[in-house]
Amino acid sequence: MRLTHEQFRELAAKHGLAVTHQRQVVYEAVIASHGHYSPEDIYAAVRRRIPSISLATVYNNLRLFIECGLLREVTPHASTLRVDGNLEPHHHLVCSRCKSVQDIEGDFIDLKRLSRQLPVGFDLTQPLIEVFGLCRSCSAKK
Amino acid sequence: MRLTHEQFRELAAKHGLAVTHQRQVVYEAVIASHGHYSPEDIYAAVRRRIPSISLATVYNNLRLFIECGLLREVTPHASTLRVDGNLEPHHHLVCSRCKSVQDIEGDFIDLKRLSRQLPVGFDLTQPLIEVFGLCRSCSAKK
DNA sequence: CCATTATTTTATACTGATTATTATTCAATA
DNA sequence: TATTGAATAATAATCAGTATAAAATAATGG
Ligand SMILES: [Mn+2]
Ligand SMILES: [Mn+2]
Ligand SMILES: [Zn+2]
Ligand SMILES: [Zn+2]
Repeated sequence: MRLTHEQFRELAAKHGLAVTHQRQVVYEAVIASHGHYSPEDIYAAVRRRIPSISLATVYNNLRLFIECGLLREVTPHASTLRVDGNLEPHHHLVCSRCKSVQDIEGDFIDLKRLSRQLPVGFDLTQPLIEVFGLCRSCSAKK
Repeated sequence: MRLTHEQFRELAAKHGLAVTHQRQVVYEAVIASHGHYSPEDIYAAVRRRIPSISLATVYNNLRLFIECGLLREVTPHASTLRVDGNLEPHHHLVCSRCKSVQDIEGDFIDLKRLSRQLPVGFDLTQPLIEVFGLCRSCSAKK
């Protein structure tokens, strides 16, 4: 499942990125991981192939890849804690760009289908959903 | 919409919390905010009524209220960035306790109903959903 | 109401994740 | 191959949040 240098070269060209050895190895480490890992995890994996690489380079390139759409960010939230005093069951709409949160109501989840897809043991007693998209002002800007 | 001292006293008793002035004011600030605010935001609001309050007290009490179920946490994610190399459209199951992330597939979203509930201008071009619950090992422990 | 004890608050130090800075090295390209 | 702009590495700085310990306050029993 490892990309050849040629394949990465094409991807980079498509997005206007310079091809560096570090970039290639960082990208391949994420693709090979098949999971949802942190920059530190990726750093540890990449260091096995490039012991001299800097953690900052891993961060820089992960951010770059996310911006270009080569990778997906799994935690597209505000980076700080947010609290909600509204205990009525309700879901949230989160803006992927500005991280704002709005309430959303309504039964738009097919619980039957969802349950069918759940791995065994996963407890969904009170399902809480977040839907990501772009809020009004962010989609207007873009 | 402000709680009386008597009402907060009851809530605290129900959860075995000592009643302090700081606690009452922090709680009321969240309830009065009608939004999804950060500890710093709450701190700023509370300082208007208790100028000498410490930021640590705000953090302590917000955490306490979340644990007791008096407040809901809006950002129940791992506190560090996570990346995903899988660009196929798919959703995520997130464990509210250990923050692990699993992929989940399947059409369990009623897009018609969801669209009906969306505020105007919200761009849901490629809907990404996160479903929160307890993973197998965390629900077993509990 | 007062004294005792447990809890809470404050002030401050500390940690971990991430970003900024800058000198050096490297990739693109002519 | 030489030039030049971009990327990297090393390191300092920042920011959110947590830990610690002394001082203040709340709960409890007389
Ligand atoms: Mn809400
Ligand atoms: Mn995934
Ligand atoms: Zn937005
Ligand atoms: Zn878990």
